[in-house]
Amino acid sequence: MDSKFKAINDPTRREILQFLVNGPQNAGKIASQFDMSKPSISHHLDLLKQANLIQAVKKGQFIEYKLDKTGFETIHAWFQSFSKYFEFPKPKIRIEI
Amino acid sequence: MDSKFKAINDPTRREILQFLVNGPQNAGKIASQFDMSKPSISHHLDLLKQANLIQAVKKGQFIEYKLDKTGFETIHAWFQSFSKYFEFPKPKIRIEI
DNA sequence: AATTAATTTAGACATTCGCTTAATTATCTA
DNA sequence: TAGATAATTAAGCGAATGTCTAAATTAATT
Repeated sequence: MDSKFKAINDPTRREILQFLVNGPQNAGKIASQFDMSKPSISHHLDLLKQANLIQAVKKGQFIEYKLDKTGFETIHAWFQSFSKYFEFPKPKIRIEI
Repeated sequence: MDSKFKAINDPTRREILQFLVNGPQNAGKIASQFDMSKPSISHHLDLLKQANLIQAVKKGQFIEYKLDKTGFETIHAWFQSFSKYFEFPKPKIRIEI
């Protein structure tokens, strides 16, 4: 639990997550998006992985990272525990007539 | 934005938020829930306030704190930006027949 | 087998964080 | 107005965090 909140606390890690919304990418491609050394990005990826916010799949000499639903769901559930107090805006739905 | 993720990163601050789900409380009552000095709690309350996750209302010599929807909505919106990638479990609804 | 490429691990350093005690400000009450 | 209560601000300290460079690991290429 702690690891997930810790993971999303850092702006670089949040950017990594949003970058991965467009689909899986290998570590090098991710690192190239940031003005930061590869080892630093590698460390960020490790923390995100520990938090189950991303998954790593080895593909030859590359390592592909993608978003992992399980970590997101845990945080989402925490959030829902506040819905007793106030409703969050719900996505609009449309019913065909 | 940073301030909100920072605020919910700490376990004590998350406990404070959940304590306030039961309704507004003054700083002393909040502090008495924790095995920690009052100045520390005061500092935590300050960070939560900066993040717009709680509001402070002065009532005489007491200061009452309550949850603030605006901060929660901001984080919730960030979360929704990942719904392109995967759906989060939705609350069940019941339609009367 | 040696070389190159992708990535992580290790070690070091400055900054931030969370905690404590002591001092300060504001309010209530006798 | 003096004294007590509620809460914050200030100062200081050890632990955790984020970054870097250099070294190590792993896999593909020649």
